[in-house]
Amino acid sequence: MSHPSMGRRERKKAATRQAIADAALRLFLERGYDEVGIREIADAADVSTTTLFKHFPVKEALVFDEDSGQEARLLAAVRERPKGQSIPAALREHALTTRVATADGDARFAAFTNLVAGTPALRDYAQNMWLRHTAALAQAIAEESGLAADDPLCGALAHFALEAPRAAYAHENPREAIARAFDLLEHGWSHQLSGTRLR
Amino acid sequence: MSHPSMGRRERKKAATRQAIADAALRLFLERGYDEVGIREIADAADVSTTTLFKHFPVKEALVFDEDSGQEARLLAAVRERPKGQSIPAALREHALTTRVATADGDARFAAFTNLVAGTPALRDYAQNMWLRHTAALAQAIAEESGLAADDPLCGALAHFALEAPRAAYAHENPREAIARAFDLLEHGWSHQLSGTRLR
DNA sequence: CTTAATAAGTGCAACGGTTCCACTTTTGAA
DNA sequence: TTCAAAAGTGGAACCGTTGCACTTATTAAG
Repeated sequence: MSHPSMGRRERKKAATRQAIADAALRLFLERGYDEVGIREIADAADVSTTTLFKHFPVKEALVFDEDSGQEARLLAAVRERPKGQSIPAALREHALTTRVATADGDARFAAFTNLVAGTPALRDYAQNMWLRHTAALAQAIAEESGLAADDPLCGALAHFALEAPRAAYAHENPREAIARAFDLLEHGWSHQLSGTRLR
Repeated sequence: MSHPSMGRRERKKAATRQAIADAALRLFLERGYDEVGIREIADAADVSTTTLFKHFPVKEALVFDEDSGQEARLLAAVRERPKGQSIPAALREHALTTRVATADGDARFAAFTNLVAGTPALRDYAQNMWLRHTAALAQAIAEESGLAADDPLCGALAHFALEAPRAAYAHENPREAIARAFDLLEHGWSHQLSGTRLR
C-alpha cells in the first residue's frame, strides 16, 4: 500500500500486524473488550501471544492502532497557521476540522467510539495517550508565542486544547461545545458571563 | 479516633485497613512501588490477599488512602466563596491554600510525592482519580454561575481547575504556576500577551 | 550461490495483580 | 441464646505480560 519498495519482510510484518488488529477489533466489537482474552485474539489471528505483544505492547494498543501522524499534524496546525491568526484560534480550527472529518456519518466509527466510551480501561488509556502530546504542543506554543518554554501558560493552553475536543465527544453538538470551550480560552471566564446574570 | 461510638467491629476493620496501608507505604518507600508485591504486603500486614483486596480494590489505592473529603472541600470552596469573588478566583485560592498547607516543610510528604512522581502507574492513577471529580465540580459551577448544567463551559472550567494544580507540581515555584494558569482562565489568552511581543 | 547475520515468529513456563469459591470466626442485634 | 451479617481465610485459577531458548525466513555481503 504505502510503499511498494517495501521488501517482503516488512510487507509480511505489516500483514501480520494488520491481521492481529483486525481480529482484535472484530472480536471486541462482537463481544466487548473485557470478554476477549489475549490468547484468544492471538489464536484468531493465527499467531502466538509473544508475536502479538511484539506488535502491540499492551492490550489497549490493539484498539488504538493508527495514532502516528496526529501529533505532527497538531504541531503543524500551530506552527503554520495563517498570519494574524492567534494560537488558540488555530487550535480551535484544527480541533473542529479533524473532529468533523472523522466523526461524520461513519457507522463503523460510531461503533468504535461506543466501544471506547463503554470501556473504562479504554477511556483512561485514550485520555492518557492523548495527553502525552501535551509537552510537545506546549513547546511549540512557547516558540510561537515568544513565552518562556517553561511558562505554565503554555502547558495550560496545550493541555486545554487537547482536552477540550475529547470532552466535546460527550455532547450532542460537539462543534458548539468545542467552540465554547475555546471561547473561554481566548477571552477568559469573566468575559463569558457578559450575556448571563453575574453572581 | 474519629468516632468513639464505633462498635468493636468497625474499629477492628479500620485497624486492619490501617495496618495494610501502613505496611504498604513503608515497603513502597523502602524499595519502590514496583518492587513490592501484593502478597508481600499482605504478609507484612498479617492478612490474606483476599482481605487486602476487600479494603483496597487495586494496588494503586494502597498509596492513595485518605481521598475522601477532598471533593467535598473543593465543592464547598466554590459554593461558599465570599460575596463578590468570582468562581475561578475561589478555585485559585483553594488550590493555593490546600497546596501550601500540605506541601510545605513536611519531609514525609515530600518522600510520598517523589514516590508518586517516580512511578508511571501511580502518576496515571492519580491523574485519573483526581479528574473523576470533574463532573461534580462542573455541576456546582453551573449552579453557581447560572449557566446551563450541560454547558461545556462548566466542564471546561472544572477540568482546568483540577488539572492546573497537578501540572504545577512539576514547576519550581508551584504557587506562581498556579497563579499564572488561573490568570489564563480568568482573562483569556489574548489578555496574557499584553506584556509580551505578539505574533 | 553460499553464507552469515538479522529479524520475525514460536511454544512454554512463570510472574504478579486480581477474582472466585467454599469455608471459619467474630460481632451485633433480636 | 440464637442467628444472620460481616470480616477474614486459604488456595486455586484467570489474565495480561515477560523471559527464554529455539526455529524459520529474509536480507545483504563475499
